[in-house]
Amino acid sequence: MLTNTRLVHGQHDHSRCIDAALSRAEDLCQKKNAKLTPTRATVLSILWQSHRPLGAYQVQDRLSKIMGKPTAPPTVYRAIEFLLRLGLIHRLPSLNAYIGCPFPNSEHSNLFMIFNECGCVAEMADASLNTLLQTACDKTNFELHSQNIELFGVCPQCSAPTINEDINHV
Amino acid sequence: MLTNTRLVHGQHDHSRCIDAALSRAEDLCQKKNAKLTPTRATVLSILWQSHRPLGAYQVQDRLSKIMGKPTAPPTVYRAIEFLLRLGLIHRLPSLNAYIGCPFPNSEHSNLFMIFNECGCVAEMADASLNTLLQTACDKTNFELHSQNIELFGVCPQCSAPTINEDINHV
DNA sequence: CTATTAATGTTATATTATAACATTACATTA
DNA sequence: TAATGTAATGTTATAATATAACATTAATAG
Repeated sequence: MLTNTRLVHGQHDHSRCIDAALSRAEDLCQKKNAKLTPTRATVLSILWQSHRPLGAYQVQDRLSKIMGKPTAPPTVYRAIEFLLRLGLIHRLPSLNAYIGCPFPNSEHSNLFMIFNECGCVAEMADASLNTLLQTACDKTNFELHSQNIELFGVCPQCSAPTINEDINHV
Repeated sequence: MLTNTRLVHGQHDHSRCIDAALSRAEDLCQKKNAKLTPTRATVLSILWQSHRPLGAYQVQDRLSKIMGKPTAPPTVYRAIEFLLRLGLIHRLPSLNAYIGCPFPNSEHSNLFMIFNECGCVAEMADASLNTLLQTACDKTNFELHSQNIELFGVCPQCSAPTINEDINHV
């Protein structure tokens, strides 16, 4: 089971998350002959500012600030589309929001744990789960192409009483 | 494993699906002291016209026709909200669309098989899957409240070659 | 009957996303 | 280098989805 749960929950040096994400992105783009332009890289870094997903228009606001000039929705959506295609970010349909992918290279389950209280999202990849899903699909002759699994609930920090109340998740 | 896959795929007397859904809704409303008003019942029946999910504005169009007068979005969204709360319909976030629930009484997984070709959707409930998900959540101390699982792929009818090409799924 | 609540009607608008076309940047090669 | 093609971005407008806010009507309880 692969997950970034610990990072999302716990205190950590988040700048390393951002750096790692950007460096992974550069590698992947090189490998795939795709261009990580300034706009695209900036959008990616914006989506890595925290472990909370952002809506496209939140991204737009921040992008405009960083670029020092107004940007229009298509600019944002194009960058998002690019990053989605490369698997560098995910869309969370139930939130209309986007988040950086913590392990873009690995096969994964597109399984998200959405923390209702703090708004953070952790991702998880679980082989046995995928197997079980595949089995269920086979049973009904359903040819599975892709999936989106969103789990909603409360993270350990938020469900813990009082003492943690002032913790600010990144 | 509980699923309405067979019905969705195969030829069947669909009016019985509709009737059953409405009658289940009446029962449930009686039990829960909720009012299945004409608007709500009509919206439910619209969402049961086929095994394809409909967007809110598609529902609006049909509702207006049936009612013989224009209806506004809030009317539709209110009915949808009511039906969602009772578990009589589901929202498919990745499609921004709504579909009747085939087994509103049972515990279920909110697991949907979305057929990319024909646009139909089947639902599935699988205890072992739920168990596995719960286990995964426990491992990371994630307190699971609810879930949305969307599987995308091709149904047996559509993946079968030529001979079935003219089949019209309901 | 009337007070209260639930449901619906109505108008306006927020939010998310895309279409369509113009322009610019960049690489290729004639 | 100029000509060409392609990818990326800019720009304007608008589509599609959803909700806020307030008015009106219907149903129900006291």
